[in-house]
Amino acid sequence: MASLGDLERSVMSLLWDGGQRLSANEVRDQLDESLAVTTVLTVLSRLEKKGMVHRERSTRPHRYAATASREEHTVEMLNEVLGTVPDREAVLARFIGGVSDSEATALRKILSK
Amino acid sequence: MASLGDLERSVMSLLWDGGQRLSANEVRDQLDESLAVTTVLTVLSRLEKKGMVHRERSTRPHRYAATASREEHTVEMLNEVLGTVPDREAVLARFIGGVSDSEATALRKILSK
DNA sequence: CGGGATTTCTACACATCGTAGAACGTTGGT
DNA sequence: ACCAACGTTCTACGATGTGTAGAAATCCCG
Repeated sequence: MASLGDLERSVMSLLWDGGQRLSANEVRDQLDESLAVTTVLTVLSRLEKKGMVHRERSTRPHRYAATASREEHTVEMLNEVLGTVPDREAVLARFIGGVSDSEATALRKILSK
Repeated sequence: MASLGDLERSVMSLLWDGGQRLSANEVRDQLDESLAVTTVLTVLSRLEKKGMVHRERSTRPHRYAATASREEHTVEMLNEVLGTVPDREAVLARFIGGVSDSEATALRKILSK
């Protein structure tokens, strides 16, 4: 459902990193890429329809912000992927078997809390 | 890269679960859905191009098998998703914070090995 | 009220996917 | 050796998603 194209992803990245409430023009300027503002507006509208950005319609240049943090969204993606298999745990076991030692240590710590 | 459509996913599911080396006809029969065999063949060819199935060209009805297990493939997907973010661990921390108690226990056990 | 800024509408090209007919290749049986 | 049945490849079409942006409508400051 929430799969993104390249430009969509760039825009989300900006909203995620850069903080908050950008206008279409600001997005265009920060992506630079010499895009037409209408292009950016189209993309923002599509992202809004996908529920990934919130649009502030009250202000005059409308302002846009991500509805979920990058981490929240990514976790959702992970769960979506895991939802395609019959045995979550089998996949997780294999996944964890492949992580680096340092990451494994970090995971242990998180789980021990 | 390896995103699948609905029919493609059904076919992969069959190859993953059902075990091994099915012919196009067998795939069609087991999916039933009254599909044309050519449809199944098209899908299998596309899956081959994506590197997800291996085709045995020596036998007369060609036979198809998944190149990776469902778990292997899904782990690849997980890593692909995690590759889109700058901070894997932040995402994993959040992910683990949201799993069920029983799953957390299972993960602890896997990590302690 | 007029004109620049902003947003919405419409549109097109391109890729992917489900779908399958038409054409082509292969092979066993007579 | 030939044909008929079966299997594979080629080609194609409609639907959907995405990048791209012009044209048209809307809005607000001065």
